Order: sequence, then C-alpha cells, then structure tokens
Amino acid sequence: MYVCGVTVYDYCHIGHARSILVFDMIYRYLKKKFPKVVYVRNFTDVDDKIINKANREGKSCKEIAERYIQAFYEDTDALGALRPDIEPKATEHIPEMIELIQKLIDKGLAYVVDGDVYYEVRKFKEYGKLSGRSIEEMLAGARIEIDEKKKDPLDFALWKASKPNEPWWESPWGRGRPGWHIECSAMSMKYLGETFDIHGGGMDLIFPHHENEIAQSEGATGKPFVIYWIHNGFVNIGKEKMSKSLGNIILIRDILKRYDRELLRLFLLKTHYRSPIDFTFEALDKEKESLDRLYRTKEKIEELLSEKGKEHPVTEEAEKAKAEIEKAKEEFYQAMDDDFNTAMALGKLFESVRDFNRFVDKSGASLTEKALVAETMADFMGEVEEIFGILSHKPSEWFKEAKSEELELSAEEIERLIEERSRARKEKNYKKADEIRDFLKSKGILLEDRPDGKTLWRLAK
RNA sequence: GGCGGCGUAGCCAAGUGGUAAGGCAGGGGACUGCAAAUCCCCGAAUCCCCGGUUCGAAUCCGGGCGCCGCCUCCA
Repeated sequence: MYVCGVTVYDYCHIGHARSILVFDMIYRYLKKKFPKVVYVRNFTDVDDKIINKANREGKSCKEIAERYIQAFYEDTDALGALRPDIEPKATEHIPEMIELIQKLIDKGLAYVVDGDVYYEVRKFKEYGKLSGRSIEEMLAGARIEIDEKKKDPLDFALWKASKPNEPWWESPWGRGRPGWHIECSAMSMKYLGETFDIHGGGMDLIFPHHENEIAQSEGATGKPFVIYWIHNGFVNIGKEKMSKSLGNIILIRDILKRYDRELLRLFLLKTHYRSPIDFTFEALDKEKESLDRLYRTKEKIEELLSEKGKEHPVTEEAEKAKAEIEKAKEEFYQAMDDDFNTAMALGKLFESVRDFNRFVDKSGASLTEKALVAETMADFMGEVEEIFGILSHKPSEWFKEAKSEELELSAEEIERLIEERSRARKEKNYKKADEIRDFLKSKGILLEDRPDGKTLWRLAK
C-alpha cells in the first residue's frame, strides 16, 4: 500500500488528520488480515511551497523540510497513528526519478524543452481514466494557463530546469528538480513493484496527481500501476471548505491540546472514509458521550474479569450471550471487509455492548458466568482497539485523569468527601449526603453509587 | 461551462431491489433514599420532488430542485 503523504512546509491540520487516520485504520486492518502488508508513505520535501517558505525565512529548503517532518511526527504520534514501514523522501530518490523520466523520453512519451521535461499527455491513450474525464473535456473547461513551451496545455512537467535560489540536481537535461508527480511513481514502484495493490490519498489528488502517476507509471512499464485506488473525503469546517484564504484552518496540535485523541479518532472514523465530514467542536464534544459509554462497559468488564478463575457450570443463557457477541463480531468483520465500512462496524460494536450490558445487569447468572461472557466482550473490544486505536486507556484513567489539571479538587479531597457522604448515607442523613453530592457536582464531579455499596466518581461533560 | 459526488428521524450516520443499522439528543418505565449509570419501551407515514421500470424501489431509469467538490497548489 502506498499513500501520498504531505508536503512538508507547514503544520498538519484536521484534513491531514483524516487522511492519516483513515489509512492508519486501513493499515491496521490489513495487518490483521495480511501480516505481510507493506505500508509506504512519502514526504514531498522539494516543492515550490517549500522553496518559497525557505526564501522568505532565509533558511534552506532542507531546514524547512526537516522542521516540518519533525512536526509531522509529533502530530502523527500524538494521534496514535502507526508509522508506515517505509517513509521515503523525494530528495533521496532523484536518481530513480531521472531514470523513470529517461524511460518516458525513450518511449516517446515525454519531450525536452530548454532543460524542462514534459509528459505528452495525448500520447497516453488512457489519460483521464481514473478521474473519468477526457482530454477534450478538460480543454473545453478552459482556465488553462498558456505556456509556450508545452506542446499541449495539459502536458505536465516531469523535470523543471532550476531557477536562481532553488535547489537543483544534475540531470541529462541540465540542472533542475523533479516535478511533483514523478516522485510518487518512482518511489512507489521502487518499494512495491511496477504493479501494487493499493494506492491512497485525499480526494483532491485524483486529478491531476494520481491521473498523472498512472500516465507516468503505465506509460513507462506498460503494466497496470495500481489495483485499488482509495481516496478519503474532505473535512469541512462547519459547512465551509477549509482553506488558508478563509482562515479557518484547524491544526491537529490545537485540537489535541483540548481533546483526547480517541475522541478525534472516533469522530473521523465513524463516518465512511469517502464521505465528507463537517467538523465542529460541538460534534467532537458529543463524541465524548459515546466513548464514555464504551469505557463504562470496559470498566464493568474489568471488574468482572477479576472474578475469573472459579470453575462453574455454564448456563444456556451465558452461552447465548457469548454467541450474540461472537455474532456481532463476525458482522463487524463483514462490514470492515466491505470497503472498510467503519460506520456499520462500529454500529455492531454498540449493539454488542448493549447485549452485554443487558446480560450482566438483568440475567440471574453467577459472577463467574458473567466473567466468562465478559471475556468474550473484552476480546471484541481488544480487536476494536487494534483496528481503530480507541479504548486503549484504562477506564479509571479515562474518567479521572482526562482533565485533571482543570480540577479544583485533588483526588484525595474527593475521596475524603465521598467517604464522609457514605457515612451520612449509612446514618440516613440524606440531606447532608445530597449536599456533598451537589457540592461535588458544582465542581464538575459526578457520583455514582453502585449496588455493592461503593461510590465511584467521574468528571462531568 | 465540463466532470464527479451528495440530499435518510431534532442532529450525526449505515443501508443501494424484498418489512429503514448504530450513535447523540428527547419522552415513558424498571432500578435507586433521591440521583447517576445501566437496561426496557416509544418515536422516520415526503428515505429532496415528479414521473417510469418491477409482484415489490430509499435502493434501478428519466426529468427537476438544492448543496458540495474537482477542473489551479491542496489531505
């Protein structure tokens, strides 16, 4: 699997987060099914935007690229995304690109003009097959800049002759630098072969980037380039497109200052990867309710599992509860197998959580039986954790430490007040008990009296 | 202008020919000293509209309306 990574000239935003997390989910899932999967994601570290930024700041392109590669890792690690197996940089694959360009020239698909090399789009008969457009249609669409050097306005640069203040490499056509599209063809084929299974990226890359990659790769090899293309949908801010000009860009690092990464992961992964998503902080807040519910169930599971060990005859009811969860898990996998239908898969998780809660709360089963069923549920949740990267916290931490620095009371004080309240309740002094509960509530702490007499606390929304 | 996508409950979101998943919010009930949590029950009569195909359509076809993306760097 090859995924187009980022051009390293700025911090990553919520849109990058979606792409990163969608392909992280896909990688995690494929890894479970096909342990030999290889995940390659590139860094574009030579490009107009980087050059501009470097010139503006009086730094080298390499310095700019290094800075934002570093930032990229900080962000992806903070998101809990697994590192790809191979992360090639464009600047480290110039020879491969030159070789590929030469091949295209030799085949008559590309031509040289004043040290530039262009791909002659009309020579590649299938041009437009990915994006579903024809050359004629695109020409009719106008808005194409006139470039004297190109034979055809749609031809694109494989190699650009260097201008002053630009990085350059020696090539058969003089000093210059690669065009944007060629790096992905060269690097993906180097690491994955001339034909490989999955190529991914954002929706916006379909045209022209991926269309051009196909032209370059298939033009050079005569073989199919990619079996499956996967393109993730965009994230809008509210209903608007996120863009620099609108000034509504939301950075990953800014979100993660306020929200646990699992909230963002669930928010972005519960929608099918191809659909657009409207991002709002309110929607992210609401996700907390759903995740809390899952964590409460996880908490219950952990309590039950500590009861494990004693042998006990298993009733039909427990067997049935287990079977229900197993079935939901099977359906979860069927949904994932159907074009990564995460929305449906998570629906199955919630169904089984409901079934599990029902069994634990309403059946007359013994603790050991419940523990047995809890094991099945824990197993399912564990697999969800592996694939979605959620539910990885200990429930106790999830409910208590999430925003502990904003808490006005220390954990010790809270425990002390709970203790005081428990005494009051035993004495049937409910007025005092409720005062304490109300006081804690005013401090953002909710109490939960359990049937076993224990009182738990957690943070309010 | 060309190409593509979308329009499902108050909100989010699956389903794409056979009685409309799931989440959040809401109402009622069980439980509780009261709560909280949990569970149960309830809720879509336009699945954007109009035609058509079919025994049967949210799902297919045709025509509208509305929203969005791409066609220029972009996840």
